[in-house]
Amino acid sequence: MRIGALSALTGLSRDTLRFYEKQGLIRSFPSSEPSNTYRDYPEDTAERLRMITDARDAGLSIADLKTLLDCMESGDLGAFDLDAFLDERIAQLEHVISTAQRTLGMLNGTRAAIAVSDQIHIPE
Amino acid sequence: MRIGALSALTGLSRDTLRFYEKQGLIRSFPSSEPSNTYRDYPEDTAERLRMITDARDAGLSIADLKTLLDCMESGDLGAFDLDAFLDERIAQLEHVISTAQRTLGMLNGTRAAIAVSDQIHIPE
DNA sequence: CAAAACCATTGACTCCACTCCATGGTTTTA
DNA sequence: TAAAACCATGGAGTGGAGTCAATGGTTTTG
Repeated sequence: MRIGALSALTGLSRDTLRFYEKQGLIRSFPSSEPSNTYRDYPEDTAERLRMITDARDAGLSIADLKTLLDCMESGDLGAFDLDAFLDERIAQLEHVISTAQRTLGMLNGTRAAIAVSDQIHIPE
Repeated sequence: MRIGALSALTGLSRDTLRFYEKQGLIRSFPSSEPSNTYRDYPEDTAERLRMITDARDAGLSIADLKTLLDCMESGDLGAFDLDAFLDERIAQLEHVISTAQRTLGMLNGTRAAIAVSDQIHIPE
């Protein structure tokens, strides 16, 4: 699959895809025809990008994501404490979830307050 | 309360506090003694900063946060659609929560896989 | 009272994650 | 087959959110 198709499929810009590839989050083959230098992405790249987008949206950095993806592919990588790393990232994500939930509660409270003040200002 | 105390209380650096003040997220009085130019923060600033930190950690931008805090204080502000704004921020936070949960699932799966491969490599 | 600790301001700097641009080659399409 | 659409590379630029450093006042402390 060429970069334009992948871009259309994922909603990520070509530039972002090339950027992610340079960062090592995704990979491509050189084009099968040697007449051009177009990238050729494996079919499962879109799926991989869905994981990447989720993780990015959840607040994981590209560097951490690369570490994780590398580990997921090759079992482990070097003598580095993957278990501890996973624990940290998991804690980070749980922290995000709880702060998001608290903030959500705050916003719902604000909306309720606005509704009440509307009630007062626009009685019927 | 002076900036150092507030910093100790919240874990945010003095620089960050001054930065947040410049961005309009928090406010201070000029010092009661006119001999110095120290900021004097109201007592409830720490509480306010806890909300701010939660919201920032959850992914809200400073600009959005300012809009929200301004609205929460003054009912509404101008002829701008606060309700729609709230809906968008709420959707954003819900999105963060769901992507974080999916990513969390992925990481737990990874940890399980590692555990299994350890089981194989280090049988007893 | 002197040193240490605290505070202010201004402006430069860093880091991250893109995003844009210029230039030039290849494919597709009307 | 020419224009339009697609692709590549390299490097510069952007925006958000801090962070740091220099300089110079004020307070606290031993």
